[in-house]
Amino acid sequence: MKIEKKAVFAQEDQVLADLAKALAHPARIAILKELAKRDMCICGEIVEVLPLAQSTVSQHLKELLQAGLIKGTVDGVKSCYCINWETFNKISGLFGAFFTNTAEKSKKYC
Amino acid sequence: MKIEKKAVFAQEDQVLADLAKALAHPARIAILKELAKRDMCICGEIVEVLPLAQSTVSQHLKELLQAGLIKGTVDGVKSCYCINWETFNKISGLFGAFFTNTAEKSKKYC
DNA sequence: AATATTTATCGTAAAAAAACGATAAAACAC
DNA sequence: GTGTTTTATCGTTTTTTTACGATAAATATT
Repeated sequence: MKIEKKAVFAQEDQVLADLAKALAHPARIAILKELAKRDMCICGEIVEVLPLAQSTVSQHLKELLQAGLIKGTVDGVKSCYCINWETFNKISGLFGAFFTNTAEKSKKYC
Repeated sequence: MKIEKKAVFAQEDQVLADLAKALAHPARIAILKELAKRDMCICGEIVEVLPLAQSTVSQHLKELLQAGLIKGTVDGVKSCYCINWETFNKISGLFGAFFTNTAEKSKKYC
């Protein structure tokens, strides 16, 4: 690209786009589902469930961390991850608001 | 990447990730909001609202089309776009289901 | 018919994302 | 202390995304 234009957009649109990007890979969707299913912090087993190399999974976990969707703690040699429900629910709300606001504003003439 | 791994994941996760990707750019969020706000098909004016070149906007519109979020018709020289409510609401439902299912499954021990 | 307008597409360049192996750092086991 | 396990990070490669200008195709305008 000739110059990065993302910063030019409305803050609100940027936030939503960044959250969507965090969900925009099947590995990250799968990680979130796995964390929710097991219902507790998982140490290590995430790598075994996914068809990816350890370093790649670590990368995806980092992205989910940065988006605030999960949190991680260190337990000895191991790293334990679980869903960060506080921000997860907030994000869920932002998406819900986007969809319902967008739909409500329209009288659907199309 | 050494080899593309996305096809390996569950179909369901792939679908959700693809939808998220369609929303993963502020320009596309802005386009959707604009279309909803004006409440009718827009011919051309989308380019004027966005801080991007005409060809770039056209590209983003194409991606939203392919994701099924909008639909476009030709009216003479002009192209008219509006939100495709049928799939928009379906997508909204898929996201809602993902968030609520993920949250419900957990007893939140973390 | 000649010119202007509108939008999609092509070609290209730069940036970001995805993937891996190798390695480093930390804690554990012996 | 030496070796093992676990995970994060670094370096690198390939692919995808973002962005633009130029051009093409189609319709309007004069």
